[in-house]
Amino acid sequence: MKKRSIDPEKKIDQVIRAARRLFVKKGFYAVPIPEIVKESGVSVGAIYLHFGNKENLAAAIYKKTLDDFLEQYNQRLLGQESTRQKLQVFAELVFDIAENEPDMIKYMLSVRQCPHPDCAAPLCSTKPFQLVQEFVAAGIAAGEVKAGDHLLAAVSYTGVVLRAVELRLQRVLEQPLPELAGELIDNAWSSIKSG
Amino acid sequence: MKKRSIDPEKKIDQVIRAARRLFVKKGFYAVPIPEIVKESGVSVGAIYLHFGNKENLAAAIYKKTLDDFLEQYNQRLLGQESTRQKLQVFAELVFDIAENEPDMIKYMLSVRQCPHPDCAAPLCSTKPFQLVQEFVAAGIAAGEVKAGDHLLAAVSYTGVVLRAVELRLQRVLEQPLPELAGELIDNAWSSIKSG
DNA sequence: GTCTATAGCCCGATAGAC
DNA sequence: GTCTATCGGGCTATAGAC
Repeated sequence: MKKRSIDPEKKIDQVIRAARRLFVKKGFYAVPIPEIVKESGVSVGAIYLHFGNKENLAAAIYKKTLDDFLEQYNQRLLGQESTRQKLQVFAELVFDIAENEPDMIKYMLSVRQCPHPDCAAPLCSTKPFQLVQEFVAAGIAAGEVKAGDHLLAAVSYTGVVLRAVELRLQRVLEQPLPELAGELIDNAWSSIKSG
Repeated sequence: MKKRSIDPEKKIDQVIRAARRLFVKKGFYAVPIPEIVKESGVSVGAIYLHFGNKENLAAAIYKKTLDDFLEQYNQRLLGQESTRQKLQVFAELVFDIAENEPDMIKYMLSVRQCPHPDCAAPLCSTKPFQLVQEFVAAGIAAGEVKAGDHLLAAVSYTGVVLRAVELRLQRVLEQPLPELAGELIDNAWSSIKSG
């Protein structure tokens, strides 16, 4: 048994996690490759062999982060029927991740520094946020959400959620988000519900 | 009369405007000083004489941007009495600036890339956003805003506004924000109003 | 496939003429 | 006070041993 990372796939994962940690802490441009080498235990050569360049690495991190997020959202959606509930589990998921694996959310919010085209795409064009837009549109059709532009309604709901996350990540909000979730989700839903 | 910028203060202002334009377009780290020189018509030497280094320049841009924003907000506050109106003119101001001088808002939202301490302070700790928090707190006391944590209420209101701005700046929202203001401000207010 | 060593480039900041 | 020319440093990416 070798001392670490028998599996090349394990190495890639180590690089991704280490690089993400550093990118969210200091910013894409402020992290030199040698620092990722130190933090991950993987050599420069191996990193360039697998990712080609620094931008591709950032894009790979982004893809993996979004894939994980979508998978968790799909799990939590099982059994949820009403629009209100589908949006609520979205907010709860975002809040839980912000507390337990903040790098994921921080990366999603800060990756736009990187010039790679995959990183430049707006957050709302990603799969999980597209789902939210679809749920809101369906909610309008069903009369659960008040009439109006479904994109604006999605913007309002996610705006409340994401702004709360940002302030929590900056430690302006001192309590963990799951404790504040009740009030925040109530506010978010109030901004778009019908009646 | 010299060909340009008789006044040293005018030069500083040219540098600030040019650098802000470039920083929001490409990011702090992706803009080399020589590019600011080309864009502003002011030499490297003059820039370093007045600002000392690149980070201080970013901080000076931030201060000027926030000062301008606060001044405009104070003007619009004149004559507004209700909490609802004070928050509404905040949202309208943000929307107007996002359309007419987008660099101001973009800079406020993206300056945290720069490592200067003045740039790292959270947006909600700045004067205009502190004012919003105070108005919300007063609104709760007056019964206009529903009972609860005033910080969470301010987060919710500004969350709707800022998320809309972000999506408009990315051109996801295709109509100018002032045209969408009615619906958005209604959503934002619905998220926190009493009753 | 994986490493180390280094090439080559570009940036921020300064020195010194005017 | 303002300019141009340049230095030193640190970065990305590669070349070549193992």
